[in-house]
Amino acid sequence: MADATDTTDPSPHPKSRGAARRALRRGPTIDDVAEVAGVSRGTVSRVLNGAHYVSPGALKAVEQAMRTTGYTVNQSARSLVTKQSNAIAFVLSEPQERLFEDPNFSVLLRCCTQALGEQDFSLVLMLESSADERDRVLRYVRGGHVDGVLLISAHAGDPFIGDLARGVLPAVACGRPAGPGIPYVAAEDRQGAREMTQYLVDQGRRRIGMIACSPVVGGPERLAGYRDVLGRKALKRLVVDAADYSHAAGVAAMRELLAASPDIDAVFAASDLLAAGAIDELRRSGRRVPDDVAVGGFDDSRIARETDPPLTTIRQPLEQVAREMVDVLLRLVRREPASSRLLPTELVVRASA
Amino acid sequence: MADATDTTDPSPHPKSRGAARRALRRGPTIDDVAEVAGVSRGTVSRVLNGAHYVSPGALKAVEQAMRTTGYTVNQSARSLVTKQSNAIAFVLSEPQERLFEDPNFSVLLRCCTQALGEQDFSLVLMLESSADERDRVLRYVRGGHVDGVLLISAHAGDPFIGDLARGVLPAVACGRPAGPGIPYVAAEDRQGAREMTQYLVDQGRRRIGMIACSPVVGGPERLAGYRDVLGRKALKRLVVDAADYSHAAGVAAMRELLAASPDIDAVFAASDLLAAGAIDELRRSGRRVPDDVAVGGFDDSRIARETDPPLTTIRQPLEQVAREMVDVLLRLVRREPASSRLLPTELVVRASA
DNA sequence: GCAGGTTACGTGACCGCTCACAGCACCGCC
DNA sequence: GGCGGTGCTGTGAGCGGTCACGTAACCTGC
Repeated sequence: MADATDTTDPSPHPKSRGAARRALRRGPTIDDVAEVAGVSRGTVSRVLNGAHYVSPGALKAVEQAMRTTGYTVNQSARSLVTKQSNAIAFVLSEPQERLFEDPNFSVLLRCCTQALGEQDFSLVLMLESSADERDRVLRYVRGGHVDGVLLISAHAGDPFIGDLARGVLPAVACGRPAGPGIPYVAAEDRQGAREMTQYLVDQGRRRIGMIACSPVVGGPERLAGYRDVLGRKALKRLVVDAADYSHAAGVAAMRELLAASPDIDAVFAASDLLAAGAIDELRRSGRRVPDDVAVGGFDDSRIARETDPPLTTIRQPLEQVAREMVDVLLRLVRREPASSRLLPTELVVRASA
Repeated sequence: MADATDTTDPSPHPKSRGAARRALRRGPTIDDVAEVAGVSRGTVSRVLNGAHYVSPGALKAVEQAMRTTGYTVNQSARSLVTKQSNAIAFVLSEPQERLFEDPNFSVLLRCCTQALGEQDFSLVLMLESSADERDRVLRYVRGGHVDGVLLISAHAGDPFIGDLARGVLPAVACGRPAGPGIPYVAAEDRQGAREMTQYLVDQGRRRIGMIACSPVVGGPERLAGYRDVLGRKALKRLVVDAADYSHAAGVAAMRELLAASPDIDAVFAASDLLAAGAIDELRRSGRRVPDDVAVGGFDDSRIARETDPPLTTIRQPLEQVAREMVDVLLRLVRREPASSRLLPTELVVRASA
């Protein structure tokens, strides 16, 4: 009003940080808020970070100004100075088919996203199946784009396990120690497997086979639990090692088991998906479940309720695993002490055994 | 060597930007690379962004220096000035159970992550089921943390559809127009549904029911395709509307259909998961598939191969949908023109029909 | 021999935030 | 009255990049 040229004047006030060009940039900045609230940028920053040493009056003014300007912090600017990104990487080092196949991953992913969100962290999903992708993930993670890493079923040979173990970045693995020095959150696989095996024994089953899956995290423990209960009765030919936790692998394993021991009367599969495959194959062979052969699964994933008959299985508290993983990781990010956690499982009896 | 104090000297050269304190910070900076390569920061920056106007000698020196220092760009610093984040949000606005239930989402997610990775973009997964989450997503997306949004099965009422349509941020929806002005990538649902229905007719089926699912993206189109072929023969009692694409909904719908029309001899389910539920219910009712009742699905997802009998279905090119979504979105991000795309489907004949 | 263009390179001035520091008012206390 | 807190606020100096400019070297062509 006072000066006709004041809004169009290119930059007559190099000292006032961008005062006159607000609104043509992407969103209002901290300076805009400060100006509206009639305080300095420092005070606004203080409000943003906990509001210590801010007078009630200033606090109110700033909060009001934030609302009227529609201010949102620029995370890039903040990260640049704090060296924190408020993001974590969810790294899937399995061959991709796993995410695709296993409903457990979806649960994990969903719960982690949610738990992180509640703490205002975001989840960056990264695949690591090809060599190219591995490089990209490595660069990304090392580049400080994330504050921590959630490792999903990483194998011991994973290239940056070494990095992470060396403390380059906080990390927590799912399911089992990914490497020395990397904390993990897992279900008590071995104890759960014992429970299921014991249950089958208690049901009067005599020839109890197992479809194990040693290449996958948790697999060896589940097999160990089975052997704990059966001891020397765990005949070699009653144990088949599946390639992965897939329906197809379950079908193949069951066929093998039937060929080796036609008199089998129970089967414990190391995952529900394997169990579902086993049930299909048993039906195809003319056997009734559970009358002729009882089938026990592991996970209590969605499909346990969809098989025919519904699956007796060991419930793995995956939602809790996810939450605990996030909890451990964020503690580490904040440099608080945190260590591995083991979560209890639970037998869920349905119709298959 | 020349001066005993030179490495520990606090900061005697305020003019040379951080020259002496490299290595105690998180990773080397562009200045470190410049120093090692014997060039200026500007030249290194040019190498980073396409290497125009850089001499072969300098280029080599810089590349070498990057390797020896182990340099990785600081995306925050870069984003701060370019206002680009090289990240996109994958927003799931369904109630969470969907991700959990539907194998299609996994495929979409996996392929999007991969396609984005190839362009050096990262994928931030965001859930939007509770009101809190919706706010968070809104703030996040508006805050310039991402360059674009991949909308997964958004309903028309979604709160930031409005924002996105107004061009606040590039966005592309999956499956169908999420709102006016938002481009989408979808399969030709209607045409696919026509094909399946026609196939069932050609097989000599007379009473062809449909398990539709109108609340879900693509659902209405599939029902329309069914009606296109059957015309007035599409009796009201032969059509059931399921609540969602779940196994349980398939079971329930099939039961309803059987009650209304016991003489039904074929069923077209709007998704494989629904079809799987239908098969289970048909078996339970004592009917044989396909002898008594033929079952057709839609999607050609993983489960189509796992049902008993394997499912005849309409293949939806989901991997391609994902790739095209990313392609369209990145074009929009680069301010290139791009528009909606429709992808062809394909009939896959297996044993169920 | 010099105008003119092209290529190569260095130099500030930012981007929007945080953080340390300095300043100031106000208090109580010897 | 001087002195040390304590509470609140403003300010300058970065964080690590990019980008517009200025400049210098070199080639060309008249």
